[in-house]
Amino acid sequence: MRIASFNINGVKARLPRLIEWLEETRPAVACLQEIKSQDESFPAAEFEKIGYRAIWHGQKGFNGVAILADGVEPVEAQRTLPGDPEDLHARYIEADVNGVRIACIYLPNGNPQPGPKFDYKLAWMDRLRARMAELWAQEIPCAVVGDFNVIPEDKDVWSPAAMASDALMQPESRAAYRRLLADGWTDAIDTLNPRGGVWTFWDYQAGAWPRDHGFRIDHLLLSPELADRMTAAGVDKEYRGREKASDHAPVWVEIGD
DNA sequence: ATGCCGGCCAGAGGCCGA
Repeated sequence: MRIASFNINGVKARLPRLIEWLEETRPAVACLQEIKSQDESFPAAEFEKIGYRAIWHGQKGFNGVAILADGVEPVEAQRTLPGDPEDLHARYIEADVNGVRIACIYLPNGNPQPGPKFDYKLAWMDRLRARMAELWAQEIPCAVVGDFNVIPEDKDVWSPAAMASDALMQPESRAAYRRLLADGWTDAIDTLNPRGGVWTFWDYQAGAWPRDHGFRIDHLLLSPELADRMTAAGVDKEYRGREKASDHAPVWVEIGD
């Protein structure tokens, strides 16, 4: 089965591109971030027309996440990240699909740093680690995927110097991400591309796409049960160059039977 | 560069992102 993640940057504005990608690559599970849609205006019927069932957690204007599954209804397990009842951002949803637990996350950006938004990011990462420890303890096949808004290492960015003051690559952000890996989770794309140089995001501004000025912030973290079955992982880079594209490209991992 | 681009809501232009 193919598990994919795509920060879509507006599900309504991107719908033709999204339908195109689903039909062309046909992932078993597609996790979306930044749907920028309220729950009542999520275009579920458009996905059902091409055989995908969905669950989603939206809000007005920004954020928002969804899980699409090919031919089956995702069984919702959680629609918020535990640990802070005052956090109302739509950034987390979790479901079972064909016996695999899927968590779809949109981790806070954290800019500008330092400041309250950066503090929120780091607190969110602590809460995520706690939730992932709960999932780990269940010993189920599990994938935690999405826009982590963390550039894990210098090899994951076109220019470490240009991004040095950005929240995405601060030592605290990286340390929090590294703790997830130290807990035993497998970064699918990094494992199969250990030399780096793989990007998942290119800014709309300053000619970042034509200059290939990108970085890797969309990640697929696998429990041991899935990591052992991983056969391939990659980035659908070409979609970043199409008309009305998101600023992210889809990422995916292939899991064998 | 406190911007650049672009979506959202709203119905102009500010908020948000990375």
